[in-house]
Amino acid sequence: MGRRRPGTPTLEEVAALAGVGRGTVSRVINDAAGVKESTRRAVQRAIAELGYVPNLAARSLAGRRADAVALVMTEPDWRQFGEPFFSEVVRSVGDALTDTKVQLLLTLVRTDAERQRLVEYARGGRVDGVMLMSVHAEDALPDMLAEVGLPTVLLGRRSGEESVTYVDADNAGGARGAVAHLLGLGRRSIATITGPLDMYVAQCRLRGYREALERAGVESRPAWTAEGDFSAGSGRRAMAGLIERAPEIDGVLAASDTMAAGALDALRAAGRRVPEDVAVIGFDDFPLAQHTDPKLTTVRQPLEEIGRTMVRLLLEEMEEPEVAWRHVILRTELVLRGSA
Amino acid sequence: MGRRRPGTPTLEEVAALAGVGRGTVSRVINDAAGVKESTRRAVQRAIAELGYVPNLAARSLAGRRADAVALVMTEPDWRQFGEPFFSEVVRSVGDALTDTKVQLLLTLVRTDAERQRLVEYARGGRVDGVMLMSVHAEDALPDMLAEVGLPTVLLGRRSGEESVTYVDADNAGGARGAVAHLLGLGRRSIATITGPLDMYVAQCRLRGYREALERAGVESRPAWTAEGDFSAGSGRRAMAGLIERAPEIDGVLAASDTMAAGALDALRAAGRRVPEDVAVIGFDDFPLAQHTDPKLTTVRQPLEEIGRTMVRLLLEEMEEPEVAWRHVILRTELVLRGSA
DNA sequence: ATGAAAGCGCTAACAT
DNA sequence: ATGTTAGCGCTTTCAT
Repeated sequence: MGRRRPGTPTLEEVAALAGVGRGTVSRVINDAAGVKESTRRAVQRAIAELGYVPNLAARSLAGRRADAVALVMTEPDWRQFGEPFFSEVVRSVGDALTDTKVQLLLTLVRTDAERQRLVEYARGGRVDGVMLMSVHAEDALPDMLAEVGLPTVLLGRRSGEESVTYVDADNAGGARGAVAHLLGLGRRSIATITGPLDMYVAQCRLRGYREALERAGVESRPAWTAEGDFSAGSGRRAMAGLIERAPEIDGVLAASDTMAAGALDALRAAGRRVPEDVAVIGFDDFPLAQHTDPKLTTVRQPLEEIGRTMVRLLLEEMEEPEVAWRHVILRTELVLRGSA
Repeated sequence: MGRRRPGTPTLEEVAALAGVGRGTVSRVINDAAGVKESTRRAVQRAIAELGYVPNLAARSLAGRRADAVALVMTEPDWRQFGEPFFSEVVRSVGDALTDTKVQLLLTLVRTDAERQRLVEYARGGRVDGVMLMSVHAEDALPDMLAEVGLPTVLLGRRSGEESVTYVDADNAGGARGAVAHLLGLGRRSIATITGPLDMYVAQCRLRGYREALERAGVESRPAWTAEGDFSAGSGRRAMAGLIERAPEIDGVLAASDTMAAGALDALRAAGRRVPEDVAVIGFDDFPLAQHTDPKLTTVRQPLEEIGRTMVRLLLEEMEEPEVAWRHVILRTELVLRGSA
């Protein structure tokens, strides 16, 4: 409401009450140097007495920053929002900002109208920077933001030639490590359940799977690859299909722990023993793995560090707008938990 | 960034290019009436050519609204954030705002510092109104906001004398209905697993339980009430305790479906058949009940409608700041699914 | 160390 | 129907 809520004191009234000029009050509320201690206290008393709170619109307009950043979820399917993956990222980003005076704003973008609204909001100067989670390959939002000079950081990339600053986990490396582990267990017929292959993250995990087999000189049949969509149901269906057309399979890498859980179901339903007959590893989208089989060996993504890093990169770009875009790729970790 | 991103055109430049006055441009971008169609198009062409986007800070300052509302989660325990309950509310609030030009901002408040930051953000005029989810009884945030005249709507209430506009489910009524149903099944030794009793929602559900028994003239023993914290584990422990001290129990109302699921575990572990020996009903915090026993009969909360109603009340208060605070209590629905 | 003054880009009231 | 003008409340030189 601009509808000037009555009784909202202005900086000018504070100045008058404290018997100083506006500039001095401004310095005090911005912790600027060069104010005599006694004056500072007089001003602070006036502020307290009046219950003064700076008008943020005026402050932004006068040329300072918005002191806010946005964390955007571009996810047409709302179900995803509740996923532990996202709440973990949100939590760690929140933590990373907790000691700053930067307000974190989560926003949700599903439709193009919302996309447009967000761009106008950001370009309108209401946030100093934007972090994007779960960006799909064909999403133009990152470019729309970056092109107008708004500091922008992506979680994950849209392709191998991502042109916007991003933070990603080493998905290919994680997949390689997982497959190497399966090979180390003596498995030779290793299948993979991929994520949706229009997502770069899924491509990377598939690539890592293939590279590990290639490096070890182990065969990889096309029939051993099945595509899922990260959900448990898709994992179950994919695994059922694999069992049918490739009963020889003795190891599986799933691109998400939820799909891995579905795969376990399918395997057990088919009478296979896990991990004796078939060893399964899934990418873990949640550090605590609360929602999945507690015995499932996983490739853990450093979500906590991903959030921290996104914030760091964003704040740096906000300080130094000239700097070129950068990327950070964080190592994953294989967490052995006994089912493989 | 106030750091005046270069190449950000102003309304004035648009006016110059279009060969009109600033006022006319302002009218065009605000869809105000009284602009000749030809001028309007000329202005729109200039806007497109320059890539003009209104400076929101200036707009707010000049006395119009922020065109944004906040949806706040005050939840010290971050685990909660991923709960389907919250994602459902967020989704429905987002839906309710999708056709407006109001930007939805989710924010998270865990610490007092964050509380303070939010108040300054809101008082600073960056949002036109605030919706709060998961407010605990002792939380002063709603008052801090409402006192300064900011339109505020709560999801749930902090106590029986809530002084801020709120939307709530009919928790007592829902509990009464559930217990009446159990009585209808012939159960007479009906226990309840409550939520944390420092939360009003838990008190209401307990009250409903008692009222239903009282109205039916059926006995209610103190030993039949156990307190949980809405989690599955607490439900399991509470049920185990109930079984031990009151083996005669043949019906249970749990204040959340997650606790109900825990109770089912405990009952089965104790060798009780469900629902033959003991019938269980839980309050459902998620319309789809994906995360719990699909056979569990539940008291469903109209989350979709709660979100819609919060938005409606908020927008109304934003229009009509004088209006007194109000409240809406939405009916719950008993969903029979066979375990009771 | 502090006051005065010039905007920041927009809306809205007032002219025309 | 459209142009003109006076602020909105703050930050930031520039004086002093």
